[in-house]
Amino acid sequence: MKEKEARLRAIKKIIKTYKIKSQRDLLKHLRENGFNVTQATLSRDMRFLRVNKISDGENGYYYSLPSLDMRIDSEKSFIKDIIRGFISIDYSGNMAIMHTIPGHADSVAFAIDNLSLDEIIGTMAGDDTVLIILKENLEKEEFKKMLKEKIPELEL
Amino acid sequence: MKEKEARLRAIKKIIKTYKIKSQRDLLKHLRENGFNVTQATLSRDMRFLRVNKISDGENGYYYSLPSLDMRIDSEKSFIKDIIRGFISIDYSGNMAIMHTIPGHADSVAFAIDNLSLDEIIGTMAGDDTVLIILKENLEKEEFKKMLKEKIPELEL
DNA sequence: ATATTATTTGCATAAAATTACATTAATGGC
DNA sequence: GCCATTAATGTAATTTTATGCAAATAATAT
Repeated sequence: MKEKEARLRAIKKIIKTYKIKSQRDLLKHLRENGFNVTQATLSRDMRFLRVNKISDGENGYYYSLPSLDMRIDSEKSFIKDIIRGFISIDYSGNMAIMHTIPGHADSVAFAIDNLSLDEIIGTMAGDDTVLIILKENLEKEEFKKMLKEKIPELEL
Repeated sequence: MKEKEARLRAIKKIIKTYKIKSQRDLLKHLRENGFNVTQATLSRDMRFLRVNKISDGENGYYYSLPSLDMRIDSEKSFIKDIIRGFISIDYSGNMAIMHTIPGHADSVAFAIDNLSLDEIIGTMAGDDTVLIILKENLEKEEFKKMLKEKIPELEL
């Protein structure tokens, strides 16, 4: 069924276009576009899309799609740690070996752990090297792609 | 009344520290810290602080204070400039005297100008002091309130 | 001080959002 | 096709959040 898919696309567009402040609001817009669902479904859609509710800077709130530069704070700081320490990365089998500036392996490994990427099973840190164990059967290209999306600042 | 102020400070701290996912949650933390209010008050506090409700990237949501990077870009960078230079502020008549770290008065004054706050008529910068001329009849408390809302990071 | 005005809060309730449960639609074997 | 399994949705109940209004409290003026 592609009804849901179409609806999600419509929702994203509506949210980007208007300042939607309640699901009831959104419902109205959807109806105008020919989508007929209940508010309960919207609640589920919103969660599915990870839509945020953010202050308009005055007295109201509106829905907003998560964007890359709005990454949640904790994640942002982990990413910063990684960028700070990162030098290079190499691969062997289902492992990635990340080279860091001396003494940074630990903070980098900690940060990687805390990103809770499910492509990664675990990490081990030396002084300037972090060993990253990848999920079995994960293509290294796939991993690189994910990493690049997550931290585009890295020179992979 | 400083009860509210203290509570708001506590709320900010709690929200920064834990992943609070409902006002009931927050209420519990507040009680533990000796604040006794009702959920209705929290609802108002949240709005006052412009707290956002953000997806945790999985299936949940939690509260998050508006951060610098969620402000519109130009304003963001001006605000950063102010925060970078700011030391303290004092008042005399319809003037505010902002003390900055040496050499920063200029960039701070420039930033203040560019925020186009209509509470401010004009600024003058020395080396480590910015003179801010306030709109006539503007209460200093009102000004502080505005400033605090605009740049909560400042210790006014 | 006392009066006046504005702010803050609780209570009760309304509005908004989520969820348990049941039902229906889609999907993948066979 | 038919059956089994999973996903999607509606309905109704529940939970969470917001708000109108009155009482309490603080701030300001006289």
